Amino acid sequence: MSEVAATGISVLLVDDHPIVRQGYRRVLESQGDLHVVAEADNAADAYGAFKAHDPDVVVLDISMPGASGLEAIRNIRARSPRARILVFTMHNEAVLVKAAFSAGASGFVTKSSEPSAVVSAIRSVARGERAMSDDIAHILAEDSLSAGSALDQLGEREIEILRQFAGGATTEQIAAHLNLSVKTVQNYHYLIKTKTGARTDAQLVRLAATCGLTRI
Amino acid sequence: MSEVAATGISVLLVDDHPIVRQGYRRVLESQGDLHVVAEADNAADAYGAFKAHDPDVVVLDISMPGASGLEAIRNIRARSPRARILVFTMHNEAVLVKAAFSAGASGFVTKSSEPSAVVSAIRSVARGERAMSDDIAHILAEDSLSAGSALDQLGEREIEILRQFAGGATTEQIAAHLNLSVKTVQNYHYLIKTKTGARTDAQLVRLAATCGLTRI
DNA sequence: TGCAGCTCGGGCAAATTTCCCAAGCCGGAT
DNA sequence: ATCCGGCTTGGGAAATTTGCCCGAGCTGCA
Repeated sequence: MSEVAATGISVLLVDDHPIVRQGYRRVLESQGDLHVVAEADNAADAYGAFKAHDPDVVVLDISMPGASGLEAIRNIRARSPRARILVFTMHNEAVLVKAAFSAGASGFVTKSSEPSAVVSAIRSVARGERAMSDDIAHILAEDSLSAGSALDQLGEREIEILRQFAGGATTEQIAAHLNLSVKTVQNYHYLIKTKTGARTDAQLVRLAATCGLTRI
Repeated sequence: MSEVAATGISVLLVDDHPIVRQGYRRVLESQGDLHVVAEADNAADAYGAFKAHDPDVVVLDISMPGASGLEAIRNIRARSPRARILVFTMHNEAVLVKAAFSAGASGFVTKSSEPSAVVSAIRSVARGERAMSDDIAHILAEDSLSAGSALDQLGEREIEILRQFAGGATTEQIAAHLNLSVKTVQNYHYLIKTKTGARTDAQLVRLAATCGLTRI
């Protein structure tokens, strides 16, 4: 990794849209010091490409079909802890950002960012620094005023209720199934939302899905 | 339009992600005959850019904040019926494709397509032909055979609201994006639930995901 | 011309969400 | 032993949303 300064930064691009990859490749390579050494269009291939090319930075869109991008991050980091992964996606929900970082990402940049911001984020990540775009920093800052992390902050009961809820069960069904009062389930529902930072039931479902709690 | 062969094809790029536009621009311009004469990052600016530059083809991503891309299509076509619009998006649901064509699009290409397919679609559209990528043709074909999914009962507005809702947007955000009152969005929310038979927001999100309306 | 369907929103009772609070339980720290 | 903190379980009350009904404007179509 110390040869970065001499040889430039090698990049693995992971995105499920060919033209998008193609475009990124051109934007990055026009920088001179960035070289796209491989591409992958799904989470499963990402690790294989990583192993084969040992890139300095993985630029990865977490909204892909198939295995979640979060799993791809965990996958790569589990076997190559020194991997640098920059998440690059259109999503900007605090829960997702936190989940990505706790899965082992080094940076998080939205597609709304200027190209220059993306490029400098790649360089930062290659240097081993943490990087995120301004909008993400804003969202995290606001979110963190009340603290609360992602799924691992949830207790046993909360996880169970979230799973059933995200699976499509009504409050009454959950209460009946777990032998709780409706009120208690409602309270858990609220608690889970505040703990995860989800502002909407839909965000909750998405969180559960991206964390592998439910399959859709 | 007959000077296309002599001067190449001028293109207006409409997409809300700067790097994505940047990338497309490079991919298209590397073709030699395609020239990106303007860009826009929202539906509102799209018509202004169209009027100012009179491009041969508008390449447009319909999943943008602000006015829906479908409205942008109608907007442009209403005032310039000879405009050629190629929808270029990650979405691939039959309902959306049909809506786009009936709004006046000349072509529909998914981001999963190979760059060469996108480029040739642009050339086809510039010649006044209809164009769509293979996956879209497949989906339309299957759709016309099958009884139709739960989403077929929904109108355009309902689809748009469902997409944003399932994507994690709050009622207020949707109302602001689409310039509707909160009450209207709430009514649509309710209507969508009754039409699709979903008893829970979570079920709605799952439905949207399984129908390909949203990616998780 | 008239019907049908989409879009947009008001109204209002019923339900849910949002917070705040309390109590019992349990594990760990002092 | 005792206390602290976190989990689980629920009550209460205000704020908001939902569920459902309604009407009006518009468009396309017969």
